[in-house]
Amino acid sequence: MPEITGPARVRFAPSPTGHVHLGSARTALYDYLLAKQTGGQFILRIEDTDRKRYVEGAEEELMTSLRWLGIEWDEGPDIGGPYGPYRQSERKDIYLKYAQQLVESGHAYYCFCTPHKLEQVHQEQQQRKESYHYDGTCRALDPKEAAARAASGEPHVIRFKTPKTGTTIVKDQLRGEIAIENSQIDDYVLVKSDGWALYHLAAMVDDHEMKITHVIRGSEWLPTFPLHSLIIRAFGWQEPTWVHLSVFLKPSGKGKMSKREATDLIKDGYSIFLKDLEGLGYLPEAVVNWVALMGWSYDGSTEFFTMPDLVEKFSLDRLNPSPAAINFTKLDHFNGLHIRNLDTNDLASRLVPFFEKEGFAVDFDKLVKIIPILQVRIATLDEAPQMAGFFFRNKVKPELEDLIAKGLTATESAAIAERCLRELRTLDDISPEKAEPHMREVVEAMGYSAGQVFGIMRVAITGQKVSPPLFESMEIIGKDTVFKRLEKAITQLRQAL
RNA sequence: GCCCCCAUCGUCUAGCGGCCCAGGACGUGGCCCUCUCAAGGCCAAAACCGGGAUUCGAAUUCCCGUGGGGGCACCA
Repeated sequence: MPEITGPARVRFAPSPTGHVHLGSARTALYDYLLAKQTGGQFILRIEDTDRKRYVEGAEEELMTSLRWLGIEWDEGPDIGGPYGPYRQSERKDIYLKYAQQLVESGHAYYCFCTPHKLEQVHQEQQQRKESYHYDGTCRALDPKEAAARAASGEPHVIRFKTPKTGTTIVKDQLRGEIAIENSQIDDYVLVKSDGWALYHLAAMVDDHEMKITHVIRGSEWLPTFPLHSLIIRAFGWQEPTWVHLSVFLKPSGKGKMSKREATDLIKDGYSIFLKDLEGLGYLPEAVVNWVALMGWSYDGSTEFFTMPDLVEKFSLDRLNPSPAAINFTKLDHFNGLHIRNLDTNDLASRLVPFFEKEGFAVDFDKLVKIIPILQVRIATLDEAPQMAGFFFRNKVKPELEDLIAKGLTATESAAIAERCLRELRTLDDISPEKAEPHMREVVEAMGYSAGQVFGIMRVAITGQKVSPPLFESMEIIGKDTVFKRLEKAITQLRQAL
């Protein structure tokens, strides 16, 4: 990590316009990792200068989602900090002051063109198949005169005075130097006619005032990256280290996910929104691990990482600049890995809401006993109720056809069930240590296969064809219930004759 | 249309001139284990976008194509 010499101050600066998605989550994660690794600060800043786009509750959801992931900020709108306020809507005057400074130094100018006029210009440009840009009318105005008009209250915006000629060279940490002709950079609006600053100005000002050392953001900022650099240079400030992350593509790899596609995903049990993932049965540990590896690698072979691992091992120079398709089946894999990494009580606690959601009254002590045989069998938490719900049910309702073992008749199956019940009753207890060896002898004596006999017992006792191991399950369910369920199955089989 | 970025198995990636007839992981197929399902173990199929150039030697460097992505607002 050659570039990092001291504690990094890194900011995550979302606008509160919707749900937090995987792309933002990854950016926030990398921000956080870099800050923690260097002993610096992770700052949360809300970019809400556009009041029209503000979504009620988005800021709260954002914080909840970040905290769910295990990302805590050192400075932010809710906890404050030495460089606040951390909400751009509360910093309006600061931006105005800096914009003024730019006008005075000749790096920006007042523009009185009306939206209507601009619309016309743009249409003409479109007809001539030219690219969309400001025609420069007000750039030629006398600064004194313009200042007077602005002071008199004439509606205006403030535009950046981009150099007409020359080339701007900027440096991205992942891609190296990027050169662009200044003629390609428009005279962007810095301050709107309502007095609110735009991202281009606000973010640069905040990053400077908040002493940000590394800016990690999405590659959608690459086209305006030179402009940002130019603004910073106009102020004479020092530039941060720039890191532009690639975008996430939909699973097919063909383009970004549309709003519609994102919504439809949930039908398959997946989502790109953090707020959905918890309910879908994903562990924040798994999401962090998975998302960290989309665009970053450690050594090309190690893949299991916890948050502390990542804090220790993350590095900017192992970031990959190419776009990555989201692979949800790999999330399932990581989730399984992290579920198996949880200790018993922890997993049990996390499982409780999923059982309750399915209407089960959970006996926590019993759930703890189930964990060892359930843990390796679920990839997501929401699979637990259907795999292990029978432990908490009073009655199970096996399908008749499932009670009849493969290749056998109902009569034979009933006889087997009766024999099993009789044999189990001779035992002091039905612990796996006692019951399994005994039942295997019985199976042998009867001349059937273990699969046939245990299959009948499984269906009778759990009501399912697929379940955790039979004998371990029986012990947890308890002798009385096991016998009762076997009796019922026998009756069910007899009645079918 | 203009500008910018990217390009290794289906997907995520390792590779930063010879160690590569390309390694790991997910997924897929097979086998083993096995009371079902998992987990685990073993094996297999599967990729350097195309063309030039540099070099004794290129997946790795440079051009040109092509493909993909992103951006072109008084949004962020």
